[in-house]
Amino acid sequence: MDSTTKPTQRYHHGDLRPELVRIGRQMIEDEVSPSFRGLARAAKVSHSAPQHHFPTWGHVLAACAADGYRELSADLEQVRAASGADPRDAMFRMGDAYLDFAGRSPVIFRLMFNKSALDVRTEELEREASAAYGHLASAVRALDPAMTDVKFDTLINSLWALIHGMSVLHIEGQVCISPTTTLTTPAFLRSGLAALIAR
Amino acid sequence: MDSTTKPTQRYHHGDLRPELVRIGRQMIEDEVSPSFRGLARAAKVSHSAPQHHFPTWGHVLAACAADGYRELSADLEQVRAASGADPRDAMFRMGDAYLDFAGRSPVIFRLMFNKSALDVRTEELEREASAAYGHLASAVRALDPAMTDVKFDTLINSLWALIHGMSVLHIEGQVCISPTTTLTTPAFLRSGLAALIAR
DNA sequence: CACCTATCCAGTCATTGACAAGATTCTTGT
DNA sequence: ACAAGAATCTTGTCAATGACTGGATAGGTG
Repeated sequence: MDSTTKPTQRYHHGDLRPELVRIGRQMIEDEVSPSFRGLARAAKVSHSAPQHHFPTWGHVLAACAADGYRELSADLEQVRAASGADPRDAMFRMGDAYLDFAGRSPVIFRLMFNKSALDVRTEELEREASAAYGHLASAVRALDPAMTDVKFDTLINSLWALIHGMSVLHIEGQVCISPTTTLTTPAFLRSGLAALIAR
Repeated sequence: MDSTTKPTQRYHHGDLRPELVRIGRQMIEDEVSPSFRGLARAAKVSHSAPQHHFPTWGHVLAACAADGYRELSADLEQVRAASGADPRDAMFRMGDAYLDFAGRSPVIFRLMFNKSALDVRTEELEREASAAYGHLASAVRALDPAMTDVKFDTLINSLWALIHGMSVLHIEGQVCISPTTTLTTPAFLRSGLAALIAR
């Protein structure tokens, strides 16, 4: 056969795991009732091939969620690098990035913050989640490097709660916008963040 | 047989639907991988009996979520009745009640705000969800009956986002509390609400 | 009493997740 | 180079599930 123009069907896929995560994220995002066998079909491997990389379907979800955290972390880090010296401005931009990520990948976003669905807690998942949290924490700390623990806790909890809550309202289509109002979701978020920081 | 002391096994259950919702909520809350047939077993009826009350398993979820919204609405209404004339105080108490509900029924709470899991949107679900939102909206309006639409939108979105976000952090065990901090989740929420209202 | 409809049961089918055993390829030590 | 073993993938199988069908039973209405 002509094995140079068309790669002959190999017995081994070669790099299946990352592809499974990629396809898995796509399936989850597209809400095509995700299943182990459906994933195998999409990757054009046998129905039990994925089991060699993920013990259960829960591990696939965990890997996809970890991938989501990785993407969120990258977004936050990029925003942080792009923003100037003003820590308040950096915080605003982080809120925008958080909101953007949720709007871009709502289903993965819901999965990432749903311990019921994420019953499998892999080391990778915990690590990526902590990394994302770390970006937020250092941005909060930068608002006032000398603040007390109580102040820090109050700030990070309320800021994160507002950002996360606004993201949820956003992707669930439950942000209230009256006919006469011209403001948008990011504006509501920024206004709230400013009030919390100024406190 | 003695049909007076022990009710003989009836062919018809008599009042199956509400019992299915009750058992369903329990199963969902207990995370015992919820299934149509498991529900039937728990209710001691045939494996297909629930289908006569709920076309698909998604309809069971919708009914359970609607039940959750009903409970949340009752909590909010009770708090509203119990609080005095100060609308700010009423808002604080509503936040507490919201937080309480999430902590009491975390799995149902996650379900209620997860459009991915709640793929079936019944009329009952939309109605109960709107009712719960209504309680929050009127409480926000009471903060200043003369406020503009922009002000109202800004307030309700940020307040709800903060309350909801804090509830999520709470049930996911991600509220940050440093060793030296003595504050609790409700305190963080109240502090944030005060800042948003005062704006 | 006859009929009708709501409710419930038993049976069936394709699909699923998990497991087991065998086939193929890669890797590592010598 | 090459054999041994590990890693990867396949086929086969099993109980369990959701959805569907047709039939049995109960309550209500005339």
